[in-house]
Amino acid sequence: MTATTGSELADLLAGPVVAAARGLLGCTVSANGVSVRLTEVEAYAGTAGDPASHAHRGRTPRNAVMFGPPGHAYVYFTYGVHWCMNVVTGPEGEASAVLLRAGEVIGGLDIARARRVAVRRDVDLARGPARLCTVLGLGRSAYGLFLLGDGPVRVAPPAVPVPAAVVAAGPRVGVTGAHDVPWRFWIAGDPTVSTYRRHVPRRRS
DNA sequence: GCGACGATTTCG
DNA sequence: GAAATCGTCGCT
Repeated sequence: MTATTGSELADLLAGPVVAAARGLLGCTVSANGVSVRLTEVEAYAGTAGDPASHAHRGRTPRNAVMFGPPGHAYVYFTYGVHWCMNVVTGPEGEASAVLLRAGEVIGGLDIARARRVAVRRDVDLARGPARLCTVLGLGRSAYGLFLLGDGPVRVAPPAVPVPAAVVAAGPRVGVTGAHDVPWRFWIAGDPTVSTYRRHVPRRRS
């Protein structure tokens, strides 16, 4: 299930979200002078009975783009601090999407480091969904952009396909429920994959 | 209109 | 372990 052309990638994203997620591993995301090879992603099934999805309770202004056609960016702001990015998948109305959790910087390394000055090791530059958006310079302005064309943010098929044998799966990170659903996918052994953290609810003082 | 909380990161 | 920090969404 690896796309080798843009057309195949478009078809993959139009299909079931789990296959789309696995197919996005190894793909290159390029924006604002930096390119990242995806090493970790998570699938969210939208309105199809996935309580962890931002679209689970139906359409709202924030998640509206997820209800549209596949191949567009769903970017959201969280914790008052961070931006994270998804690729919308599946048919219109389903609202499924794949969260881009981590990657390896393969282009524009100097720019990426300038955006995360405190980072010492290159493998930590995009090791986490908000970190990935930071090195790519993504924020509100990326919301809804089409990712498979000639726009400012692009997703392209892998230069070297990722063998199915090296793809690992497990529970999604930080989600409140659905801990039994193994919809987090990563490239086994890759040092740029983020560490697993269980969701911990915050308490008010 | 109000308030609890979040698909996180960083520091102590 | 806990703070930072604010947009979003359901409703106490």
